[in-house]
Parts: sequence; structure tokens; C-alpha cells
Amino acid sequence: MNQKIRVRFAPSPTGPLHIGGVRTALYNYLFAKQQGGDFILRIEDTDSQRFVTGAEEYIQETFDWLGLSFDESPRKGGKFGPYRQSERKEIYRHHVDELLDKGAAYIAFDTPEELEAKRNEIPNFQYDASTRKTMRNSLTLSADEVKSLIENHTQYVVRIKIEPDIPITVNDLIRGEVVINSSVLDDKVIYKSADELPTYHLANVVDDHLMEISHVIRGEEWLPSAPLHVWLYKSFGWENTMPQFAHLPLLLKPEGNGKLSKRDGDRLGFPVFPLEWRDPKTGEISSGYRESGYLPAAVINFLALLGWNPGTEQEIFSLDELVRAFSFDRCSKSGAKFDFEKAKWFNHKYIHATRDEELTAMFMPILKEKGIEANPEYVCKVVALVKDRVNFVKELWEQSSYFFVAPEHYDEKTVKKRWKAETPDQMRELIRLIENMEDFSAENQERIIMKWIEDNRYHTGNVMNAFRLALVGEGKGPHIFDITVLLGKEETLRRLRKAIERISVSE
RNA sequence: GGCCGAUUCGUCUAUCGGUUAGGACGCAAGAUUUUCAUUCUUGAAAGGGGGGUUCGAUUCCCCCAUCGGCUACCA
Repeated sequence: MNQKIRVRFAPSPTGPLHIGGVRTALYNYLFAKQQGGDFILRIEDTDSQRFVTGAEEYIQETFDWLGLSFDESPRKGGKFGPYRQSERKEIYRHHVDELLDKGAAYIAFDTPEELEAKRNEIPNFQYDASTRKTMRNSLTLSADEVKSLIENHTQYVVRIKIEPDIPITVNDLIRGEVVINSSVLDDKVIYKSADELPTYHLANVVDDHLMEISHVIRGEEWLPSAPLHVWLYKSFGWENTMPQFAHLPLLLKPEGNGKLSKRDGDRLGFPVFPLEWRDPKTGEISSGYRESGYLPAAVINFLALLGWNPGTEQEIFSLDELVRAFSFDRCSKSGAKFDFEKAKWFNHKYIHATRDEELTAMFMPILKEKGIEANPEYVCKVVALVKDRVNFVKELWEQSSYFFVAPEHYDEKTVKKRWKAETPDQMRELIRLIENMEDFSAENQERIIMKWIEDNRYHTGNVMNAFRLALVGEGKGPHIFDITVLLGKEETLRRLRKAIERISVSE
């Protein structure tokens, strides 16, 4: 059977999307596009308790930003909709009934308190073939009792009935065959009457089947429940169209151990979320890659290399290249620690490769925030001069503010090192030299000024750095005549005069 | 505790029985630069432990250790 490749990314709207989730989505996307298949967004909001407003919008916005578009989604629709699980209640109810009718599932009335008591009473208590006879469920109660309990609106759950001692095989594209014995599984709750919603496991399997998902690509945290899912497919009689599984290794904390978490970002000063997120309840703000100045292509690139490699030494990949190169057999099996330094390096590379005009467009709003009205053409020239020195768009300001605002303070260290007793006089000479310049091109300035230094046997480093100090306020920046040309003759002179006036000579 | 998974430089990784164990980030040194960066060159840096299998194991098998995940009427 030549089945169409269809994959889905299925997050729960319980908060901002974790960067690990973004990687999972990316791998789904890469595989789908490579195979000419469909990439679907399905919102798994079956936990009414944990629903967070704005989370679904956040998810959509993330993929808009990254430029990964879905073929079907709640927003876009599609012929397999609805794509929000909370809107599929009847579908699940119907399937739960089917399992109940088949005797593959049963109704259980045990209250949370009773369950809790059992767990305290019996060590390693598990609701399964060995214990279900001792519980209050449709297997131990008479049909009449069950009927009347339901009619009296007693809350119940539906549990899957796992037969003991049967080997269950999960075939994983990344890990190979994983076999477990069904006895280690428990009779998981698949439906709760309280909110008339299924749990993840049931909804997931039913939707993947109905939406004709061919490959389930998700995080490793799902590996332990994969056998349950296989069991569910079999219970429905869907084993022939069961999707292929691929469980991706986890993204770990940069230091120490454990899954990368929200707190790591706050602590280390790096984002763990694609976009900035404001918690609707606490108002707490978590930083995002977008707001931190990462380019979407850079984020995609470094995320792709975290858990997958091309087998060559190529590291910089466009999205199209990734689509072509991706494969499950080059996915690693072990978790990857998040390396922020490398992420920065990727961004640096991407900024370097981005056209000056594009960077200018991103830089303009930042300038505006700083209260600066600048001509985009001028900004573009500034950007061209300093873009090699930054990792992030927002660092453009730190590296170029002196192009927009004359220095108010002069770096102490540089003053001490370069502003000598003879410097003010030299700067006055320099002012005269510049005043008389007809041609203010970089070449001409350099020619005249270097000759002046040579003729007077001045110390080149001291003179030039004093000059730089007057222009920049610090001992840094691009080639000095590139700065003066952009600043213009008048502004250059103004800054020189100001420096002579403001900087006191160090002995 | 039980179940599952994983284990190569500090980090991401290559190696599909025989290699001086390769690359990248970061780090260090040097070169370039009138400054700071960039860039370039060079360097330091790795197979968790113990058993097998084999002429030969980082690579295959077993045990242990460590790490991680799961173990909810969460996903």
C-alpha cells in the first residue's frame, strides 16, 4: 500500500511552546516536506484543567515566525477537522463506546480518594489484571448496579482493559524494536465522565487514525506509553494502518542534568521559548528567541543539528537543504544538552549572511525605541560597517550608537592610555588639517593625516586612538576613516572640539 | 521501587571491527589590524567500569555504574 505521508505536531495549549517542542515540530516538518507529505497542527486540549488562554495563538505565531506552515490546522482547517480535540468530543465518545461494546474497555467508579488509599495500602499498586477484580468497576459490579450508578450521575472513568503477559512490540524508526510485556502496563484511564473528554492516549490514537497520520514523530518522553498506544490500535482493529513511530531524544539542560526547563532560561539569561511569553496569571515574562534577536533561520538551523547530523561536515543549512538532507537514521538516540554558545555562533553566521538592507529594516525599530530618527540609507551604511561584530540584531545598537549620538563619556582606560599631555595640541592641529580638507573621502583623509603624523614624528597609535576616543568615546570600532566619512566633516570636527574641552589630560 | 531508553573531547557530534579517533562551538596561543571586534593559522581536549567474542574492539554480546524519561481522572 502506498500511503500518503502525513505527520502531525500535537501540542497542548498549557503555556508557551518549549524549544524542544519546536524541534519536534521541525523534524515533523522536514520529514513531511521531504516526502511530499502533509504537516498538520492538532491542538490537544483534552485537559480542561490545564488550559491556558493565549497558548494556542502563541503556538501559531511561533510557526508563522519560523516560516513553517501547516497544511492543516485549527486556523487553516482541512478535511480531517476539527483540529482541536475539545471540538471532537462526540468522535471520542463514539470510539469509547466501541471499545466498551467489544469488552476491550470497562467503566470504573473508584474515586480519587479510593485510588489514593489503595496506593498507600499496597506498595507499587497498579490498576491492572491482577487488581481490577478488587475495584469498583463494571467487571465487578452487576449490570444493573452499573446502570443505576450512571443514571444517578455518579462520576466514572473508562479504563482500557490490558490483557496480561502478552509481548507488545513498538517499532521505532530511531530506536529499532522495543518490546515490553503487557503486564507492566496498567489499565489506563482513556475517558473521564467529569468533562466528557478522553485522556491523551485515546484522543491521540483515535485522531491519528482518523486523520490518517502515517508517522508519529514525538519526544522520547512518550516512549513508555507507546506500547499502550499500540495496544489501543490493536483494540480498535487498526493495526494494519498503525502509524510508524519515531521517538526523538530529549533536549537537556546546558549544565547538570534533566530536561531543559523554563527556569533554566531565566537563570542563565537565555531564552528557552521561541517567543516572549507573558504568563496571563502571574504576569511573569519569559524571554523568547525572537525578542532576543535571533533570526528564525538560525534557530531552525541549530535546532536541526541538536539530535540530527548530516554525516558530513556541513553545519550551515537552509531550510530547503535540511528538508533534503534529513533522515531518521542520522538522528541520535541520546539526549542533547542545549549549547547556548553554539546557538549564538549560528546567529552570528546568519547575521553575517543577511543583507544589509534586511538588517537595517530590523534595526530601524530599535533605533526608534532609542528615540533616534535616522535616514535608512545612513543606517544601512552603519550596519554594513558593524554587522560583523555582533551576534544579535539588538547588539547593533551597542556597536553603533556613536554613529547616532556623540559620546558623552569617554572610556577611562582609553583616556589614561591615549590622552597624553601633548594630545590636545595634536588634536587642535588635526582640526585645522581637517578644516582645510576639500576632499573628505576616506582615502584622502588617510593620506593627509598619515602624512601629518609622519612629518611630525608623532606616535601613530596615540594620535589615532585619541582621535578615535573623540569620535567613539571608547577604544573600539571599525576603521577610523570609515567612521569619519559617515559622520561627516562637521560632526567630526565638533566631536574633536568637544573632546579637547571635556577630556582632562592624564599624566 | 518498577519499566523503558541512553552512555566518544567541557558541549553538539563523526566513526557502521583495523583511523595519528575527524569536525564544529567554547577555550588558549599566534598572525592580521593605528583600537576593539571580525577573519585566518596553530594548540590543548574524548571512547564510564568489568567481563567476554575476535588475530584485533570506541564499534558486537553480557554484567555493573551513571544519567535521563515514564510510572495521574497531565500532556
